Amino acid sequence: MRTVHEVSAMTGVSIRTLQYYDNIGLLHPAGHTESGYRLYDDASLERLQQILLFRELEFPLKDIREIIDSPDFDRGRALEQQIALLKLKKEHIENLIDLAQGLKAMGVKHLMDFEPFDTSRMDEYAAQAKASWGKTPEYREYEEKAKGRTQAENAALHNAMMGIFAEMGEIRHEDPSGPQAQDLVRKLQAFISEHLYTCSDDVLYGLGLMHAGGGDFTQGIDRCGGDGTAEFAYQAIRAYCGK
Amino acid sequence: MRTVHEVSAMTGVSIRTLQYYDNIGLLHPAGHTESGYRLYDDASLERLQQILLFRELEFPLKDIREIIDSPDFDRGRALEQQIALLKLKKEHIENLIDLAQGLKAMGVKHLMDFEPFDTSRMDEYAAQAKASWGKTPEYREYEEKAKGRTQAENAALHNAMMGIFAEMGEIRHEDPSGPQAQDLVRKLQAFISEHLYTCSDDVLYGLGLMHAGGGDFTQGIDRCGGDGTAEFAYQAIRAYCGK
DNA sequence: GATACGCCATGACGCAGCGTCAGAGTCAAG
DNA sequence: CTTGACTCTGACGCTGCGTCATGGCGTATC
Repeated sequence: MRTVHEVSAMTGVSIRTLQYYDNIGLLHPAGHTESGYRLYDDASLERLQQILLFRELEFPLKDIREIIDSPDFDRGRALEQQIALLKLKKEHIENLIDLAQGLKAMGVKHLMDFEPFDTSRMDEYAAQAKASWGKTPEYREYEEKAKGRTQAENAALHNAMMGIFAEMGEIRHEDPSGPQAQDLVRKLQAFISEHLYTCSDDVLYGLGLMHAGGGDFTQGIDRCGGDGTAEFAYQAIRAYCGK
Repeated sequence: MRTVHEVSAMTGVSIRTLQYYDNIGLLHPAGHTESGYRLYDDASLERLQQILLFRELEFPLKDIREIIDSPDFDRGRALEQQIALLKLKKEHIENLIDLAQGLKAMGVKHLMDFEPFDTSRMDEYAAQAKASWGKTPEYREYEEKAKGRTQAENAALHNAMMGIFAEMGEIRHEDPSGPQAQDLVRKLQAFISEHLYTCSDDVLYGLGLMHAGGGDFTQGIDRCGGDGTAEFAYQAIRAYCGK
């Protein structure tokens, strides 16, 4: 039988946390002294281990209680769900990193008094995009979202996308259907979906076509990642979409 | 001048949030009607855009206020810090995913009534490790942490590590100093550091030597990722450590 | 026996970033 | 005048504890 102090020292869990877990019914001590001190035995310690394991995996404490208390709980499914959730989080964070790097790259000083960065070329892009995929629902969605942002933000997004293309440029002499390139395509799709418009595989493929079309898009991208990047991106996207 | 409702519709921010931002002094409306309704003008809308931009990057609201209110604030540094923080989070989540997959792979049913999974081999491992790097501080740290875990947890960790080696096995015919392999080495180091013991480059290199040594380690890893995986891992680690 | 010091207990408040009522005032339309 | 949509403020809830505040034990020292 161990006191809170001992258990805390053994497991690294704070005393307050042990008290809290007792309060919310997650982990009751095995017994109490006459004066009400909590006492833990091996069984409760084992339970604590389980709790800490699932807690590390960022399960909410409520769920942990369910998982541990019901022996016929489908832990496999719970784990899979949690893995899926963690993967989502990871992708989200990756997008944020790209966005932040796009922001940083464009020189943060001009974030408020924005004016450089060749907005004219962005307009060309927009015009070309309009011509290419006209009034698709995705384009309307894009316009919707874009008008809710400042110039600076749109530029940052654009910049971040170019950052992804730059990453592609770095590996443009490797296999476009290789895992690295495919990973970047996934990243691109996730980024667009999160910040610009819903980017289905079809839409993505359309983008790929546009990139390789030889127009300003192609040039803009090659200027970013080096000659041949646009073509490489198209090939990678094509492979990604299974075409 | 727009009402809360309009601003909310335009930006997707909830009315409650606008009220909250007013309360904490993050975003005051430009003015009020006689009856006290909040009214926002273009300037306040622009400020809101800024807020949302930084909020998306997971800056705390307090920091956002500082960043926006002090024009001489070093946004570049703030962004870099945030990027570093996000990268840390990402790495942490990657580790969790590996851990969870390790858990799932070992068959979660045996998580509580643990017994299979050839514990004997794990003991061999431990013995060999003891012989190889004896009483280094890292090994003591490992023992410290290990005795605070259940058998099931340790097995899950072991399994997760094997998962990383399995990933290496998949690319064992490519370049060990290529970015993919290097990424996996980074992942391995991060995983070990987080779950087992502080894994400096030197320690990592020691591990690499051990892996390629031809003993049970080599066999265990090759069994996991296919013949040659251990050697490949050693080469990748060697390149990673710049040796 | 009194005191001092350390460990333990409960209970309340605080944190971030809002969501969600509750109760009440406002505004334009019917 | 009433209805219904919109707004206000204030208070509580959520997660997972950290951090007091206040007070009861336990043991060693004076």
